[in-house]
Amino acid sequence: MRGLAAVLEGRVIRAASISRPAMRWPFPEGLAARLAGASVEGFRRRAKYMLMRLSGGDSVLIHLGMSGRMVARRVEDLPNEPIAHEHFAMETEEGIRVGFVDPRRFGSVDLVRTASEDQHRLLAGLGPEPLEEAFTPALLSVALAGKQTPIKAALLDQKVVAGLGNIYVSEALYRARISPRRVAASVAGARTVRLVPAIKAVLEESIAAGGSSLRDYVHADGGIGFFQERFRVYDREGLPCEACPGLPACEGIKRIVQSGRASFYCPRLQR
DNA sequence: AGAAGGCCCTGCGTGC
DNA sequence: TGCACGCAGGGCCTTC
Repeated sequence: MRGLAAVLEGRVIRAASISRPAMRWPFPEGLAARLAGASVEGFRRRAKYMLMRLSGGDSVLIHLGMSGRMVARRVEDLPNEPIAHEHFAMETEEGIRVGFVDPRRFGSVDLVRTASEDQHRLLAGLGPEPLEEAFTPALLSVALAGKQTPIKAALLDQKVVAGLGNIYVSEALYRARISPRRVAASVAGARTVRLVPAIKAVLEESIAAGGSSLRDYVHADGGIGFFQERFRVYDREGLPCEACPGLPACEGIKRIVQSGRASFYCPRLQR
């Protein structure tokens, strides 16, 4: 979002185009018309959604899904053939084209009135932002109370806490020394006191590193993130756990599947 | 009512 | 080299 803001903030959209009827859902009625001639006033993020505020009182709501990327290029540098999987694009008066490229089409785009952004159906039920001060161990304890699902699934639930994905849940649980299999309700007291700072640290470090680029994720300028080089458990099955070096009881990082998604952890360290 | 699984879609790596 | 299969930064919707 920051890369996008650097390219678009303060600019006027000359035209927008839609090249297919829908991504996850149909594109909203009048999207291109609402964009044409509008200036981009600013950006905001809520959970994994980006909100691009336009003059005229509308915001464009964007979710990248699994494989989505926003690609900014100068119009004069564009190839002759159409860009594969570019479903939506806008051009500024300066001749910058920003396209939404998403092979899997799990991403989504919608329009919402800026004044009531948080009432949008996709945003209304979201839990607290983990990087805000109000996200405390006490708050997380309340959200987890009574939940019989594994803590891994609870943290992926955007109603419990907003914005954590599969990578960062594994990484945060490792740092907090909590097993992904532990029943969510039993994560309270000292465990939430460890978990909340672990979540914040993982997110802050990843943002500072430019995010995690596994295959699709790149910045608007095409640059990649480097947090994948700092993963301690994610995608490290069979590798030694850095926290218990040489301990015979530690068999290294294990991979399990929970609600259809891979979890990585050290069974000795995480309880 | 809460939890688990299916499903949307394309691309890539692996193993036969 | 070719093909089938499994898996991938997500989340809504249906079913149990």
